[in-house]
Order: sequence, then structure tokens, then C-alpha cells
Amino acid sequence: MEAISEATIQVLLSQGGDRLTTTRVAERAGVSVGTLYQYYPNKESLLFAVVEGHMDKMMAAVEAACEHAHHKPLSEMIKNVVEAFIDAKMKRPDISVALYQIMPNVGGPVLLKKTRFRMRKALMAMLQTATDTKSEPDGFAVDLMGAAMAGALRAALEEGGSPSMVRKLREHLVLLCQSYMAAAAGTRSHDTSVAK
Amino acid sequence: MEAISEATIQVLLSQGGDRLTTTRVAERAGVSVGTLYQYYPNKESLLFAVVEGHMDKMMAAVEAACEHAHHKPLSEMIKNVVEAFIDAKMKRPDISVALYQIMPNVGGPVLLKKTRFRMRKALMAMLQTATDTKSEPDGFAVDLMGAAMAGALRAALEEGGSPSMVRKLREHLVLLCQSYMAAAAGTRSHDTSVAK
Amino acid sequence: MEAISEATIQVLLSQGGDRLTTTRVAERAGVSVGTLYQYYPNKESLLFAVVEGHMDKMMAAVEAACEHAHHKPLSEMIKNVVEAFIDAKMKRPDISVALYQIMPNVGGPVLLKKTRFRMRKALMAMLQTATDTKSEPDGFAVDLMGAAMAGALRAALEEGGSPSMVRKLREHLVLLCQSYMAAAAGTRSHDTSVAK
Amino acid sequence: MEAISEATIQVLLSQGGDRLTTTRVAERAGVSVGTLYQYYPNKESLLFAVVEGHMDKMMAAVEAACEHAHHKPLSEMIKNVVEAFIDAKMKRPDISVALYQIMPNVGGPVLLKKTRFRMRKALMAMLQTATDTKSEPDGFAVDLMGAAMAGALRAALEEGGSPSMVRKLREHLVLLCQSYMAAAAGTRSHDTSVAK
DNA sequence: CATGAATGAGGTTTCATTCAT
DNA sequence: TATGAATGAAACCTCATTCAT
Repeated sequence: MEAISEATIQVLLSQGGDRLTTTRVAERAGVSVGTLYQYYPNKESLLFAVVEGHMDKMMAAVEAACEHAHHKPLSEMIKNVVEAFIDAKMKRPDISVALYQIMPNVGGPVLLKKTRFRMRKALMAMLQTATDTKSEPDGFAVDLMGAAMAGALRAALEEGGSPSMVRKLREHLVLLCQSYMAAAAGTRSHDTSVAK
Repeated sequence: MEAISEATIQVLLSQGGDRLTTTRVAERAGVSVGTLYQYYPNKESLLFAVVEGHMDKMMAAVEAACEHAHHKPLSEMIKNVVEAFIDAKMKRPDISVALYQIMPNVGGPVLLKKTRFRMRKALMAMLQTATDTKSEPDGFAVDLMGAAMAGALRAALEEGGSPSMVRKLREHLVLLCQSYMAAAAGTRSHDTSVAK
Repeated sequence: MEAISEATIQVLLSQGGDRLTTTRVAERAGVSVGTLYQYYPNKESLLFAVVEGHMDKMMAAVEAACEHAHHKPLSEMIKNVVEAFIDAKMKRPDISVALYQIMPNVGGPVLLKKTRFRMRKALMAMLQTATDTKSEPDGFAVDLMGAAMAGALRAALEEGGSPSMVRKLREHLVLLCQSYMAAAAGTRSHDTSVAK
Repeated sequence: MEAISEATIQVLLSQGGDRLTTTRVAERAGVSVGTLYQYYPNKESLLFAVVEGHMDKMMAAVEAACEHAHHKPLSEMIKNVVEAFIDAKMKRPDISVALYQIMPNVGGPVLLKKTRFRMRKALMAMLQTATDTKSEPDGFAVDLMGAAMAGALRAALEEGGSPSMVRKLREHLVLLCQSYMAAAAGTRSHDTSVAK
């Protein structure tokens, strides 16, 4: 099972999205196709499980970081979360890169929606405890931040960035999210000019 | 030719990525498969052409906006570019959504790299003429901004946002890019700590 | 017309038997497919014409040699005919090699039968005038000699023999045919033990 | 596997060379196309295997006959080999006829060269032990004899000869080869002019 | 007469899935 | 439970032939 998930990633990376066949996955996993079909009723369910599992891990990391950052200042919260997200992705950068190939064809909007919802919930809960903001957090802004963060990281991963790149990315992505959240907060309550 | 491109989009939207067959595209375009293969030597080249054409349009819009915004203040520049990008995408939102499904399997990294390079070049040229910044623009930050913008827009498009959503997105995405660029500029020259 | 025949050979040689398409032949001949179809009603008739034309030339050469050798001794007759046949083939060795590829699928047994008949007739007529043999020539033996000669030459052509090879082949093939015909003649009339 | 080989021959005979499709072969063999492709990676490899298998059998028969005829007089050697070759072909005359259609397009020169080499080797080894010849056998002559024999037999097979025809062919082909080899041997060592 | 874009039947090959062992 | 040979629908692509210009 675990072997099959992993084999899926490997085949995806070494052969590409449309050479991903159940036979090849089974072969790589060291089992027969028949066995594969005893764990997953069909190809789609296999892919779904793999993608879902990955997203689960990512979200778990984010949720943990969020909980850990309750009752801190806004900028520290952001830093924690962004870095946790990057770290989670960077533990196995190949997986994300592999899965980008099949995500649009797997689970459709359902999986994405679920993931975004989870992320928004964790972030909102955290933000409400920020020690230096009294205003309600803006759901829209939170979503946007998440999307921007994910998009930026995706681009970096697909580029195949070096460790030093990644370090720089951490700083900048933290900065991006912090400055946007600060600005977004300002927009609503009073008139603090943006990105001052 | 144009009919075939358009048919590709339509099939992609109505049937999904892995039901996209040359036969179905030809059918939808109202021509025979044979005709399709006189314009494109194989399926891959068809998809490549469609994706490339779309990216070309997007980049052309960005480049035009950049040139138009030379010698203006930074925040106005960003506003121009971001809005131009969103407008370009929103002229035919379905196309982007359709193409997200196949992009990872088409043209590989080549197309993405080319596009990012083009965007960075246009942005850098513009930023160097900003009336209110003296420091050289940071290539890394520019790339990051582009990636974040594209990622956020992608998420919104996939969500299938309403017009009012889009309006809000415009404001926020402008804000996000402005605040990040301002913060990033500060990071390098002097010590105005952002996101304090 | 002539250009089309020649183009057929060229395509056959450069691309091989199953890449021989009407379009490619037309292209190579410098005309359009439409034009090709005004000279030949379909692909098969084109190939038939090309093969038939070649066989015609070969047989014409043999017939001429036969007529020229009437009223000579047997061995000289054979020499004349064999050398004429080889010379005819060697004027354009590529053509034979090219046509071997399609012959079995063109004209079926008809063409072969016609050709063999023609050859047998010419040879028989000649042999009856031999100055040193009184017995009727044996039709079976004549056919066999023709087949052996053609087979041997085919093998040599497919090997792509050098000029010096060809010279040796001429001598040996003459020898082969001479010795066989002599032996075959002996077999029928009296009891001269074979091939001693 | 064996069924597929056999089906290939059958389709070749009943439908002709260019109606030979993998689908039809599978159908005739009573299996699905998928199964065919588990034994042969593509059509070419199937045809190659069939042709190669046939040539193998023929050559094995010739080799056996050669070994069996070591240390005999020349003419007896020839008789043995020629008859063995004819017998091998006549065990399944349809196969040879069928394969003539595809041979030129399969395996290219490689297979032919290999086969000729094998035949020459077996013949040469045999001829060196002939009890009534001291001179080294002539490789060129041996090749030529093989080619003539094969060519003559091919013509006869394509004609579809009756059993009585075949009997006559046996005698004559033996005679042809014997008389040529005797003559060829004479040419080199001394001056016993043959076929004068 | 010449052209060559359009046609679509049909050929090759792949691959998700099943089921007898 | 594990296996992997067999299946056959369906994908990609080619090419002989036609016909409007």
C-alpha cells in the first residue's frame, strides 16, 4: 500500500503523467497488477488516494503550525505558517512536483475545495487570537494569501530550486504574506496607507 | 486552424483532460481527423500550439501594460500590470481554466521558463523607470511576485468566481503585489523593517 | 509519366516498400497527387505499370540476345543470353533492387507467368537453331535455367556487389547455365552419366 | 505463440501481403490483439520471428544434410544437400510461398546475410571432405550455387507445382548443382574444360 | 488539365481491468 | 491472497482517393 503510493510517485517522476499505467506502478512497487487492484478498485481511486494523502500531510503541517502560533503577534504567526508550509513541501520536493502533473485530472474541484477550506479554517482560527489585531480576519484575504503562497511555491518547485534558492524563498515568501496581511488588515478598519 | 484551437478548448472544458482525443477535437471543430493532422503533425504539437498561443497573448498584454507604465510611480506601475493581467485572463476565463488541465503535460518546463523570462524582462524594464525608486529592481522578487499573482489568479479562476469576486480580487491582488514590492525594495537598500 | 515511374523507384529505394505513398511519389516527381491520378487510376496500377515496364525491358533485352544468337553453338548461345540479361539488369541495378520489394504484391502471379513464358519462348526458339545439338530443347530445363539465373542475379544485386564481383558473376553464371544445359541435354538422349 | 506464427502464415496465404494486419492475425489465431502484443512488441517483430523461424528450419535441414554427407564423393554430397533442401521446403510448401511476400520488407539484408553465411559455412565444411576433390572449394561458387538453387525452387513453389513436377525438379536441380560445381572446380585447378 | 486540402476507413498499439490458477 | 495472461475498447495516426477551384 505504502509501496504502491510511493511507486506511483516514482513512475510519475521517471516516466511522466501519461505513461503512468497501473502495470508500471505495480511493477515498480514489486507487486502484481492483481494485487494493486485489491487495494484500489481502479486507477482513479489510486491517484485520488495519493493526492489526497499528500494534501493531508501538507494541511496537517499547516494546522499544527497554526495551533502552535495562537496568541502571538500577526507577523510571527505568518512566519510560522509560511515556513511550516515550505518545510512540509521541502521534505519531499519530488512528490509535489510529481503530483502537479495529475492533480487537475484527479478529484476535480472537490479535493482543492476541501483543502482550501481546511487551510482557511486553521488560519482564521489562529488569526483571531493575534495579540496585535483586534479586527476580524478577512476570509477573502486569507484565501488569497494561501493561493499566492501555494502558487509561488509551486513555481519554485517546478524550477527545481537549489537549497540557497529555497532559503531566499522562505524569507521572501514570509515577507510577501506578512506585508499583504498587514496591508489587507489596514484596508478595512482605517486608512493606514499600504505597504508603508 | 483557428477552429481547431477553439475546439480543443471546448473539448477540454466539456469533457476533461483525459477525454481530449484528436477525434473529438476534429469532430467538434467540424472537420475530419485527417484535416487536423494536416495542420498539426501530432496531438502534442496541437496542444503545444494552443498553450503557447494562450501564453503569448497573456504575455503580450503584460508587456503592453508594462511599456505603458514606464516612468510612473511604483504603486501605479503594479496596479497597471496586475490589472492588465487579470483583464487579459478574464477576457476568456474558460481558456485558462481549460489549459490548466494540460499545461503540466505540454511543452514541459520549456514553455513555462520562456514565459517567466518574458514576464521578468518586461517587468524589470518597467521598474527601472519608476519615478519613486532609485534602487535596482530585484529579479528574484519580481519572479516571486509574478508567480504569486499567477497562482492566486489560477485559484480564483478554478473556483469560478463571480464578477463581484473578480472585482474584489483585482483590488486585493494589486494590494498584495504593491505591498510586497514595496517591502522587498525596503529590504535591500536600507533597514526599514517591514512587517515589523 | 516517366518522371512518376522514376520517382516511384526513388521513393522505393530511399524510403522502403511500406513508406511508398502516392503523395510521396508525386512530391518526388514534382507534381501534385491529383496529376498522378490522371495518369494512373490508382496506386496499384502505378506499381503494376512500373514493374511491367521493367520486366518488359529485361525481356526485350533477352529476346534481342536470343535472336542475335540464332544458329550458333549451344555454349555461345548461353553466353550471349546470360550476359545480355546481366547487362540489362546492371544498367540500372537500383531498379531491380527497388522492385524486388513490391513485386510479390503487384500483379500477382500474372506478371511472373507472362514473363517466364516470354523468356521460355525466346530461348526455345533460339535453342532449336543450335548448330551442335539435334535433340529438341527441354522446356522444363529451360525454365529451370531461367529461374536459377534470375535467382542468382537477384541475390547478387541485393548484396550490392561491386563491379569486380559482377565480372566474376558473369563468368560463373555463364558457366552454370552452360554446364547445366549441356548436362540436361545429355540426360534425355542417351545415358551419359551425370555431371562427371 | 505457435498459434500466432501459424496464423500469420495463413493470413498471408489467404489474404495477401498487404492485408496482413495484426488484428486479422490475432483473430485467425483465436486470440485477442492484446495477447498478440504480449508475445511480440510490434508487428515487425512478429514478421521477423516468423521469417527467422522458417529460415532457421531450412538451414538446420541443410546443415544436417551436410554433416551427414561428409567424406563422400562430390556429386553425392550435392545430391544429398539439394534433396534435403527441397524436402525441407516441401514439407510445408505454403509457408515458403507465404513468406516470399514479406521477406523483402522484414529484417532487411540482415536475415538474408545471416542465412547465406550459415549455408556457405555448412557447405564449405562438407566440401572440404569430398573424397574425389583435392582443391579448396570456391566460396564464390558455393554462394552462387546456393542462390541458384534457392531461386529455382522459389520459382517452382510460386508456380504451385504438382508432385510429379517436384520429382522432376529434384532430379534437375541436383543435376544443375552437380554440373556447375564440377565445372567450377575444374575452372580453378586445371583445365578440364566443362560444358564445352 | 493541374492542384492540394479534405476525407474517413482502417491499421497499429496501449492499457485498465478481470479471473482462473 | 497473490498472480499475470488475456481481453478488447479506444486512442493515435496514415494514406488512397476525390473534387472544388
